[in-house]
Amino acid sequence: MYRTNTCGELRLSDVNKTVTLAGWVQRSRKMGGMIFIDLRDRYGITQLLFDESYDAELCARASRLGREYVIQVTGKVCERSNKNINLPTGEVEILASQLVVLNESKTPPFTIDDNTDGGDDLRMKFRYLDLRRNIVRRNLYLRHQMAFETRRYLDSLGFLEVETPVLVGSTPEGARDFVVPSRMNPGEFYALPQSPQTLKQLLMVSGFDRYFQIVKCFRDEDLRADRQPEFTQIDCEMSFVEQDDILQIFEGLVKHLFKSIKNIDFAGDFPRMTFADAMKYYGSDKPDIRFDMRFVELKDIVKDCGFSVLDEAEYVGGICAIGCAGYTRKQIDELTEFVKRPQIGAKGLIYVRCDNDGTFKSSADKFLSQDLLKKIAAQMNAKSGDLLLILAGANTKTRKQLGELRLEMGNRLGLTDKNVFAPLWVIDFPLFEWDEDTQRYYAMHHPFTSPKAEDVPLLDTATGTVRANAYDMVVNGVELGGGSIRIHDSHLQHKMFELLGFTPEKAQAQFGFLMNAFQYGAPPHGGVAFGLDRFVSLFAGLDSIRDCIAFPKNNAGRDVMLNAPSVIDNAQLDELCLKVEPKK
RNA sequence: GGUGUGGUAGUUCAGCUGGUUAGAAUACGUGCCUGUCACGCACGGGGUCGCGGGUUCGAGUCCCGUCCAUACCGCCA
Repeated sequence: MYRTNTCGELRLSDVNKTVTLAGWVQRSRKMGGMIFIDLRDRYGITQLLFDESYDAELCARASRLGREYVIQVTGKVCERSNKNINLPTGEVEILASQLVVLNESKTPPFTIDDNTDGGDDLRMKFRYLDLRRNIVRRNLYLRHQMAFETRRYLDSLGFLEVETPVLVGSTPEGARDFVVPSRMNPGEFYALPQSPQTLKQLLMVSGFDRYFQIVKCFRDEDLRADRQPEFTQIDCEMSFVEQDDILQIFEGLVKHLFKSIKNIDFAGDFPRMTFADAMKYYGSDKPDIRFDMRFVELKDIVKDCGFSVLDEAEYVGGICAIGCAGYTRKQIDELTEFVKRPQIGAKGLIYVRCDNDGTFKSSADKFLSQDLLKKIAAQMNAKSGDLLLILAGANTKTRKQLGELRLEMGNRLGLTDKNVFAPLWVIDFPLFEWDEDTQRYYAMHHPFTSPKAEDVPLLDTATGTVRANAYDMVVNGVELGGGSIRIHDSHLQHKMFELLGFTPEKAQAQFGFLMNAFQYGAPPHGGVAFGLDRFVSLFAGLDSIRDCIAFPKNNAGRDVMLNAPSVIDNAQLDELCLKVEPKK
């Protein structure tokens, strides 16, 4: 053994013991006749003392140690004369009597420190050094804890973790597939799973009843701060359950994680909000309900006011920013610029200031009388001192814009505390989504999602209004997970494919294995999948899921440390019967 | 594919309205220092101002193009 103790465990009670520690040189402070060295491992930091009057030759060798050298030191645990209350080991130090340099180190390109001087790009290139820092290591520890507690909870309820293959077949619906050429089947390709969706359904047909898997999934789409091309899901499926059973059990998982990791209790059940209400009041299917500021519809009140922007709008709605009537012209201009950014795309912003003398001042005073403004304020429950922000335009688009504005105001007003958690279920999603470009319906969730029984008669007549047995877990405006009750009836599944524009032949070719399986006694089943990366990020208060992934990809999907992806040898291409042509 | 922001010392950044030899902090090196813990003090080395082109007597600075990074939109069943 290289060590008797870690760098995080020695205390006053260990004084006079002779110990051997091994770790990295965090920092050395040379005081002339003595040298202090902070020795670091993943457990903590222990101060080493090299004293010239004790061993001059050893002290001289210690003076040559550089940052991040790996050393082994034997010495006696001593009580410090000057203690450091900021360090758990700060009451003791090791008076070194032996020093072995296990490995030298080049000077790292950035400091291995909580407040590192390294930028993101550099830290990714030298990720193995970045991972030595407390902050990043803590995130990975948290991730381990959450995965561990997930397994503990699900195991206690009889869930079985079953591995499913990573080399599977391509499916055209949904995200773009990552694809892997098959050497033994020239010209043919595997795809990496976007999720083990169909496989876990087959496990239900096999009678596994309660399945889960903490599993990598792959989607070849553009990245974001909260999206990586490979990411980890807590993937779950159950048989003989209805929507309510799933919500109960997995609300239990979420609560278990909050309790066991963050010691947070939630009184009662999580709120449940229909998709329709989420869109109506928050303009989003993942509302942040840490703060209220719900939309108020104003179309009826402002109709025929003579202001064409309002008169011609399909939708007029507003939010009430409490206590913001004092906003300056500059602040309001900023908000106007915010909604007019191309990413948001509003044409403009109407504001109404509710002044303390009971009068109103708006950006559309020419058209809106004091009387009308009073009605608007009453409808929006506004009080003197509040600021009303109103958008008008096409229905869905304007709600989304107002939703963005609401989040911006929530941030500005400090209503989005990262230590406050507001979970809810969003339920009753539409089964289909109409796509203008291809002029057809797409499954909003996936093609195996079951319609609500009472909406089945509408499948042919009012396809777009059919609601699904689908649900999302949302916390603080982040979609943490989602799932559905699946179709287990092959006739209904055929119908679904028909509505999605699949020919029977195409459906058979893509999903024949599933529909065949359904002919041999498929139990009613459903499930859910949580994004582990987002879950960990939420708990750690991170801005990006990259910070809880050991070796993440950059914005362009590159691993800058491995320099992947990269070109491969012609010999490899030949073996795969592949020919690469330059991109046009 | 689009919009915004950025690219200057190992690193993080400053560098105004174009004008002398491009600065700071930190890191690194050398020396001094026996109670430091972001130790301190002194000295030192360190730059293709992302790349290419243009305007100009003169470009880190202005213009065009391009590459890289990043946030967002599209996309992500």
